[in-house]
Amino acid sequence: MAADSEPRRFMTKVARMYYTHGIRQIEIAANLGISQARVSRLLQAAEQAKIVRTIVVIPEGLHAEIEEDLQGRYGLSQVHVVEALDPNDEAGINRDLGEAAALILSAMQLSGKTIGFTSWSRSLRSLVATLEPSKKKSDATRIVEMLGDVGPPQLQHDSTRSTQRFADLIGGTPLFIRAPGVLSSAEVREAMISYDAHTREAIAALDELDVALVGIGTCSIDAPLEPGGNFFTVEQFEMAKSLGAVGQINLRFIDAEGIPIESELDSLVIGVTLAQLPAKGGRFAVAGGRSKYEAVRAALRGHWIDTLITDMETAERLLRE
Amino acid sequence: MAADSEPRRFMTKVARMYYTHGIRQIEIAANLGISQARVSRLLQAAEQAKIVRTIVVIPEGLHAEIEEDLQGRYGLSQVHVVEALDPNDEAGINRDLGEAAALILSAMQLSGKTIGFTSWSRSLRSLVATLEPSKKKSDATRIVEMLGDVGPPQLQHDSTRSTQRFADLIGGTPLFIRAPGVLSSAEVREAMISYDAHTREAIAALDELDVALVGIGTCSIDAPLEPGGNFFTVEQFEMAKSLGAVGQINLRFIDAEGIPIESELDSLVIGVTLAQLPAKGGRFAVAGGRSKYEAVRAALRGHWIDTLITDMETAERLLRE
DNA sequence: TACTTGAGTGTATCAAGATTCGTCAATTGC
DNA sequence: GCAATTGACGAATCTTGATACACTCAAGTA
Repeated sequence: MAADSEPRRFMTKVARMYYTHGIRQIEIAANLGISQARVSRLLQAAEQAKIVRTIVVIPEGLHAEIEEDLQGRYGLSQVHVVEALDPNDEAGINRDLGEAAALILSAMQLSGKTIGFTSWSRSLRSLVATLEPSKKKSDATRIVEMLGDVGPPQLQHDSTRSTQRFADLIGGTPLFIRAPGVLSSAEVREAMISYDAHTREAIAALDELDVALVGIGTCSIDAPLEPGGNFFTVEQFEMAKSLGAVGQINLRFIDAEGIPIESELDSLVIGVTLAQLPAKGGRFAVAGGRSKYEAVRAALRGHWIDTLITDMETAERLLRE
Repeated sequence: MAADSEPRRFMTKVARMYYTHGIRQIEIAANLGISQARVSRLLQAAEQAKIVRTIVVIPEGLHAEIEEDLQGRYGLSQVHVVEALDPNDEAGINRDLGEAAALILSAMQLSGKTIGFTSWSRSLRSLVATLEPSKKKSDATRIVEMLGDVGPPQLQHDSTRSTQRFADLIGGTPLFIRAPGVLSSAEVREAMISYDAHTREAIAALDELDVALVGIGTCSIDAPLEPGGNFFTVEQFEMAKSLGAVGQINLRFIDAEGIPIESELDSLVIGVTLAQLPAKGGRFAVAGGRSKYEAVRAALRGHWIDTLITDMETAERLLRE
């Protein structure tokens, strides 16, 4: 019985022999009448095909003390702190944060909820990358983009895919905002919204959010984004700063105390407003790294966040300063 | 308290570097100023401490055809078939079945439910071994033992631990039956039940089962069990067989068509009755291997099961015969 | 104080698994 | 119908990770 027709079945079989039963590759090879090399390749393929998953669980309450302190200090309902391998490697931090967030999300009951998602956030993007598919599908579960497209076309494509994939994994329906995130004028903004039925539907859903995975950003233009086009210009960022902005939550600017900074910039953005964020327990932020510290602190002070997933260094600074 | 979390933190860090970031052990060692050997050992420890988990997912619908056929034939709501590595190795089959069941259970919504558990079942025991802890704790979730102690004292200890651990992993409260599973007379049985408050509570909960993980057994005394004491004697099994029994569900005998065999044996058992099994959708059986074939078929024919997790060979026989 | 014990670590070595390379068969293109 | 290409495979080889052994250090014990 050498050639099992179905390759996936064969991979599963080998994977189970290797991982579950702990049989050595050579023995598996001998047992199935194939070479050790092939067993090795099959195992790689199984991993590739996500038949085999290795996850590193973040033990509960590993940083219990600091997490509790943060909860108390900022009135948060949940805090998760992950150890950053290298505090300077922001990409690495985002990956770790995303992974942690994936574990937390997968333990949550999201079925039937309306979930706001921020597809341009790098940490949320890596969340999607590590999320495991859930079996429970529910059409009532809605994944709503909370901001229109930002950045260059390539990034927009990634964003769409990210939202789609997130919806697939959670088992819900995605609602896209098919419009730029930042327009040149309030009039164009209105026109864009009325233009597309999908977008209108998504915008409407923003009033009914149960959970929001917000993006916290600085008042500058980070790497993959570009000024102008469907994003704020350098001048607009400068203007926000001159009004006291130290960061933004889905492009809504806040000052160091977390107080919203109202300006005409607000009327240029197609996306969730701070007032639309879910009332309590559903405001998630996955953000860390040195550059975002000011913004995160402001978001916490304004109580725009009640579940924070961040790195050790940021957590410590949030307690110290 | 911080004393014991320190090594765990280090293990987690190393595990993340290795598995999530894919860094080689030597590089990790160089990075952290330790030897490669220590990295290797830390990773082993992390695996031991369940910080690292590797699971082999059963791809959905790998055996779609046979599963659907079985569903249709016996009116089952769910069927999962796993490939047995060696049809003769019943211990191995049980491990595989348990692993599969763990994956299926973890995808289910069990919070707040009353779940009947059969702690002496080997496949359910291995289910517990591979189940991943769920984050959602709920005191409303109850794990009820569906049968008193059977077998030698050593086995009883394992059973208790198994139930306890299952409850921990699911995030619920365990209700134990602290009494023998089989008594010498109906009078002694009554006395045992009235004796212990915990046991009474568990027995009462058996009327409110939402989900039952039943054990399907043969009409003989399998390896770890011993006749007499708190288990049926050889004579009692013979008597059941002479009445037409081909198997039993939690020690309630059924004939080849699945029809319950009523006898005075019923009044000797402290455990769930067939009538107490949840109405629909909640009757799980994890059973396979050649020896149990007759019993499984009988249980299916009597519609005592609506979700079956079994091995390929049993599945095929169930369709053929 | 001196001795014993045991856990934890690094070095050197060995085994296990990944990779390279040549072969062969199936498929594609001309 | 015949190269050419692609992909799968196994044997040999190389790399990576596991382990045996020796050493250190701390804590207990005579």
